[in-house]
Amino acid sequence: MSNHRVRNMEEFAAMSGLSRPTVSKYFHNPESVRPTTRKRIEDALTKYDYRPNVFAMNQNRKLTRNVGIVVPYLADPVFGEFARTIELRCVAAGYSPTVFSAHGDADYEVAVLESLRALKPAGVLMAPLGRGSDHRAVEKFCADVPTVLFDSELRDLGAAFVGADNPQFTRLMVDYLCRTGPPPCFFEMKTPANPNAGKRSKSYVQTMERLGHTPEIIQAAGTGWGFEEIGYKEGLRAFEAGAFTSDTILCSNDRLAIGLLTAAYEKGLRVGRGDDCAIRIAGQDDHPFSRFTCPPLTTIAQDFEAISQQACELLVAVIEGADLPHEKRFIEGRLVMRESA
Amino acid sequence: MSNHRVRNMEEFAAMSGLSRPTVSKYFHNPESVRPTTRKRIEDALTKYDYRPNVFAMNQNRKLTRNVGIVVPYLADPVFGEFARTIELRCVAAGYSPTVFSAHGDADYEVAVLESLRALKPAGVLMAPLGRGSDHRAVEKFCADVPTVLFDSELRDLGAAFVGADNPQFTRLMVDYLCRTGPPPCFFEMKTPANPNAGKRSKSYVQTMERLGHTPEIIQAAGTGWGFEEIGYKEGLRAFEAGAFTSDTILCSNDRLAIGLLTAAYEKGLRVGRGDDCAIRIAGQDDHPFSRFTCPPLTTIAQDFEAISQQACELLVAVIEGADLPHEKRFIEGRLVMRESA
DNA sequence: CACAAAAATTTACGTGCGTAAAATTTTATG
DNA sequence: CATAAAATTTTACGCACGTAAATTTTTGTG
Repeated sequence: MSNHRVRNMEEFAAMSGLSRPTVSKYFHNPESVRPTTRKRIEDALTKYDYRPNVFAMNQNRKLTRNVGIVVPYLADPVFGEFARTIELRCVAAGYSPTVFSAHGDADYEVAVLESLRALKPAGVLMAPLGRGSDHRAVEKFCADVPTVLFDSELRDLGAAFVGADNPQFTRLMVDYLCRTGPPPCFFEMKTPANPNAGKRSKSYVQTMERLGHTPEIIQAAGTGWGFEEIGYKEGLRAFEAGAFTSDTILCSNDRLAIGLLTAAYEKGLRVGRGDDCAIRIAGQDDHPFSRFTCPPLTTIAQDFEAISQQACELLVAVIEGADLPHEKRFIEGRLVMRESA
Repeated sequence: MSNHRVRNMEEFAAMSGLSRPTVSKYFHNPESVRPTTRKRIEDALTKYDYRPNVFAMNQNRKLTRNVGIVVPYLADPVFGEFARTIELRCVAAGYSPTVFSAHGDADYEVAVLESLRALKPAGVLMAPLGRGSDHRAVEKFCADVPTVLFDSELRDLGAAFVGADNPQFTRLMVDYLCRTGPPPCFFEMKTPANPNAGKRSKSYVQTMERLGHTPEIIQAAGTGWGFEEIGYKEGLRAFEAGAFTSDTILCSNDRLAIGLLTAAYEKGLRVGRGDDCAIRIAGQDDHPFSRFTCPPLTTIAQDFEAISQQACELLVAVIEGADLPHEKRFIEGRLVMRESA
């Protein structure tokens, strides 16, 4: 390593015995220069450890390699997991991802999109807040920046959508629950933040009717992102009021189920599928912690890897100019049988 | 809103009847121009909604307003919560934060620091991986960029450190447990990723000896960031081997405790402080989900807000040129009594 | 080995803004 | 109201790189 510090691409090019534009071309795509040229640059690189200035690079580039990853709430492990897997995939695809959280707030979500726009991103992978989102702002953003939505649909916004096959999730679980015990009632939020909830609820009704059972829905009051708290408080209230019409309760999602499990525990209700158990509780999503609830939660596993992979794949296709029609991909879930149901 | 699109600061300045540098000064600090000038700019702003180009801005600026937030593993809710609270504080302080995760990998952590360096950050708030971190790389980074470490100490690296007062955490809990039942044994990882674990373990021994009890430590094998899994598997093994020397088990952290609770449940051991309970389990950290375990976990609450606030405060001070000596702030925890102990 | 086509490289100019120093305007003082 | 001091604005230059078009080099063909 030489002690002479290389200040810019001009100097670095001089050290490699090339012109600056050639070096610039190399950094844009190392394959695009002749092997002999490439070797000279890479030799110089080990000697002077020069790095192009990110700001100057992006200033004039038509298309940056920046990719934005936007999630509604980063402290929610489900979105932490999405952010993690998507970020790694973007890096693998040669992009520079940046993670943003809307912190559960619609205004903040719009602000995130604004600051994202300033980064001239090649594309964006976004899980919108859902109903709370400013549809017009998102629509406007999608018109300017190639955007693939995931997890939560927002009309037909964006170049594509990848998310869970919610009807299949619920169908799978209702089928399983009916096959192994009493038909479930359905526990959900009255005003869910996320449109997935509605699809699950609808699928519950349809599946129950198909199987010749009467659907029963219990709705929990409350808003915000503290789903466990809502599941706990409203679950407690429902237990006390005898509102659950079945000993088997299917929750709209795992976080609600986690709260409900706590309520059941407090009420002394033994949860599980054994003869000594009073009720069965099931969730949906395979939240990273549902494996460690007491009892471990039976749920439908989101295929995080598949959703992340396909979302990235679609985004790269759109970025690279593929002119696909608006496509929606629904990824099937897998039944994860644990002790709770 | 005019239909004429303003392309750059030059044009925008012309529309406001000012020179570009004056406008530039305004964007750097709106207070720094005369009120009449300011009004002219802000009037033009509502008419043309122009925004300076971020890349061109940062290219020549001596000091950007960028701040990096680095956490070891974003899918861990504890760090999700840290990232969330710190990000909001940075925004409030007028900075542009960007969140990075090391994904539990030391090489990735170094890579994050490298790409962070390219952003010319005014400062960085970093929770290092811990033992796994490349100390030399972090040290080098801290020498170049004002950095405040949080959560996990790394020698005396960085301009300052803010984190939990680990000895106080454990002391508080051991005192409580001894006061209310049999003295606890201590359940920890054999090779913890994080130096906090060592301090807690040491404090456990000291406090037990002070109270005239014999400390007993049970160590769980396993590495990586799947603490719950380790707590569960090794906890199960320990229950089966009768390795726990007390009916009261204090875990090094909540995630371990969550796994241990699952193991206890599987073993049919009733956890809690009632007469009908076989064992007591306590954790440390007040993990966002420890409120919803079965039974809810008694723990020591990290003061996320205080740590975030003080870390940001220190960073801003350092950025603004305060030449403080290396300072460490240890934030006390609060006993959160729930049903598990 | 000549020569056209293809690929790689260089020339020349553009990008949008920061900032020190110079010029101008405003404010304070008598 | 004159004048010096202070505050503000403008002039002039620089930053680090992208990229289209022109030039050179390499490759393929007979």
